[in-house]
Amino acid sequence: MTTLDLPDAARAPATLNSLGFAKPPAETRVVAAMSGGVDSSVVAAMLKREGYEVIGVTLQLYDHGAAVNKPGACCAGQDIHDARRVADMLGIPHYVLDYESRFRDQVMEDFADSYLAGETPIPCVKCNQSVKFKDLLGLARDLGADCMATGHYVQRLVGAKGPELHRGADPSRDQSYFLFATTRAQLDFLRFPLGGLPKSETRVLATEFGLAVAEKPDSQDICFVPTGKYAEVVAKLRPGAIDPGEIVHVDGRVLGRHEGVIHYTVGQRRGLNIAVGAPLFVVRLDAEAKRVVVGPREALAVKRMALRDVNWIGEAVGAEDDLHGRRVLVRVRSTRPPVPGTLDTRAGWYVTLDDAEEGVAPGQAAVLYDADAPSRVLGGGWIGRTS
RNA sequence: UGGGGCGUCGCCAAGCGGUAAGGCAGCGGUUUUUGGUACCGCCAUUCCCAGGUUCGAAUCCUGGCGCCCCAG
Repeated sequence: MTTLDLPDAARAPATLNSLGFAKPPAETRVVAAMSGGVDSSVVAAMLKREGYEVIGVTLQLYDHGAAVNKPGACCAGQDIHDARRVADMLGIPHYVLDYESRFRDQVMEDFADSYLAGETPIPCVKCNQSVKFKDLLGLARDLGADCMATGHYVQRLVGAKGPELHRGADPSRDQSYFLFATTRAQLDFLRFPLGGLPKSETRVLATEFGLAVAEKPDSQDICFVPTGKYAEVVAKLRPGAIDPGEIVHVDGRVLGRHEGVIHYTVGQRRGLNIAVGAPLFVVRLDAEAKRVVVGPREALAVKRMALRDVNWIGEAVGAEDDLHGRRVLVRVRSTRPPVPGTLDTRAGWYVTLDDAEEGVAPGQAAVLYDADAPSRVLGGGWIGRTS
């Protein structure tokens, strides 16, 4: 095979480009998911600087008016303008897509139902899982892109058997917890240019690039809950569905009343309004009986949990049976270090932790990491019953 | 209305003549795209009321008021 008769520009380089394609950046089309924040703006700028054909896409996810005043949110109002400004400055095409109805159907509705069922949802994961990595990613393919890049702090490392999802290089910024539901097919197409950067680097880059958003605060809280009072959003989405009930101690005593199970989550301490000498925590929510069950801190210990809708992106296995007894590292919260545990897949998915964790709420995610390569995400599932 | 006990922050509670601990609750803040946790800060010029003793009282005295228990 020879390339001698081809013009230089069309010849594939001997090595892969930074996004893993065997062609020059100029011939690699990449869709940059731009939220309007610092991270994704830096991604777009980095890729542009490297010479890629970058197309910026920003999603309009929820009502403008309600969120314009909330600094640090993403994907509405001011943020869309910010994304546009960055794109204009970089000289890349930029599209704003109205995904409001999809976002409402696939993220907000689930959010409300989850709370009403006495669980504690993670809308960010649902959003990544549906709107961003299904809808937007599909659109990127339709645009003929070779890949889609986001500003997530996770690493996509190509191993002998294909791409693997790993934690962000800087543990204090790692966002792998929120991406456990990423499928192999999605991972194939995704790129995370910031995953290898240390915490402080992105803002330095943003300043170097002269991005207007360099000083913008990091996003936090749920993006579609502008006031920070998520219960108000649930009430708005499900009027009339919120019932008061009893607050009961694990020992059976009725200690008080509450204005709806949606106001609580397992592990919560504040807001109970009950003074017995020692602090009380929410141990369990019983939506059916409209009860909030509380108890001492010790009652929070959870060692075993059922997982549903498990996503497995570890090495291919013949059947779930092959994973039974597998030692893994488990993270039950984005801000906790993964802890050792064992999979039980004899009848459905379960994981048993070596040492109990506190505040493990149904509806949250248990993300699984490789015990032998702790940075690697093997997948995870939604937490069901715990004990 | 005979005897005994008690009345200190929303709840529990230290204090026993030297100028109001602490816990819980609450409020505010910090905290890596979720909830939560954790952490930090605030939270009785006043001790049921009124007099009195004392240099000085929540602490002693007197009188009220209010609870609780026993006896009726």
